[in-house]
Amino acid sequence: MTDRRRSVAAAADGFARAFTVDDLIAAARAHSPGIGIATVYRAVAAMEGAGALERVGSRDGSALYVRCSEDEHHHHLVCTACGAVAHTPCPLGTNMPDSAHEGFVVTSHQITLYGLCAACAGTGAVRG
Amino acid sequence: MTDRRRSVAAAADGFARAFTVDDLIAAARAHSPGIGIATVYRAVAAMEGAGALERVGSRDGSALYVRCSEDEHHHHLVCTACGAVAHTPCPLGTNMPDSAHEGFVVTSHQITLYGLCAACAGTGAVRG
DNA sequence: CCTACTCGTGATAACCATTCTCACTTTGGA
DNA sequence: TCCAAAGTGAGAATGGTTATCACGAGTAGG
Ligand SMILES: [Mn+2]
Ligand SMILES: [Mn+2]
Ligand SMILES: [Zn+2]
Ligand SMILES: [Zn+2]
Repeated sequence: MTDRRRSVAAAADGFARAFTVDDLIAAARAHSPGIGIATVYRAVAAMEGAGALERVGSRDGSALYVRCSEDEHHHHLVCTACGAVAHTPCPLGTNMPDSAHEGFVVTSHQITLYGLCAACAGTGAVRG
Repeated sequence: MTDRRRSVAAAADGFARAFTVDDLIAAARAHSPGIGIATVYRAVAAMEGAGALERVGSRDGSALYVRCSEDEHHHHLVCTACGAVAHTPCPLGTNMPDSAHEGFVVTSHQITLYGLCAACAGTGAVRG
């Protein structure tokens, strides 16, 4: 684990909402002023591979990510108005990975729920 | 509905597997030789908006689509080896759209299952 | 017939998020 | 300390997708 990687991870920890790589670059530069974008992209790829980061869609052509613990298998709920994120248990229940459906052996799945968080549900706010 | 749009829809119908826009362009040109890529991209956007096409990930930086009926709410199972697609009922069951989770009002969700189809599960095949 | 307006089309240029290149530095173990 | 492997960063390149724009087909009204 290098100094740069630590900065990116710390920057990711700082977000309570979904963020783009650009957001992450800006945040990482607070602690590592000279960090290059290639390095951040590489850190993102590594973290995504390790389950520390998860893609939850895109906004204006840029990927949106969510900081995620590497613990239990679970999924995410993203507020389409403010980007707020909630971690929610896997709704598949008994139909877990490696089970069979329609003749397929299911090895993985991608689930993201979208909606409005409590704060945004109150106002008529809409974003992106 | 124009002639071009019909060609793209017909081309999409011809795929039993997930396909890229490039695949679609090639297929559409079988019946509409001069069709331009912009037209196909526009048709894809229209079909996606209408629920006739659904994005199921990407391969090598290109979006992967699946032809889909506009009927019941359901999701897809994609073979990571050959791209074969199966349509499968929504696993959320009672937790349908517009319900609440973690304080969120859930308005939509994105679910895709990945695995190996019966044919590919037999061989040791792996792709992309 | 005209005119005006809308919409789809397609060749092409532009965009721009992401990846690659390459020379250099850092890391961590022996 | 030494070294091979991995990481870094400025900049160039990539390439899927989108924006432009001139054109033609349809349509409604007169
Ligand atoms: Mn999480
Ligand atoms: Mn379907
Ligand atoms: Zn799950
Ligand atoms: Zn569903």
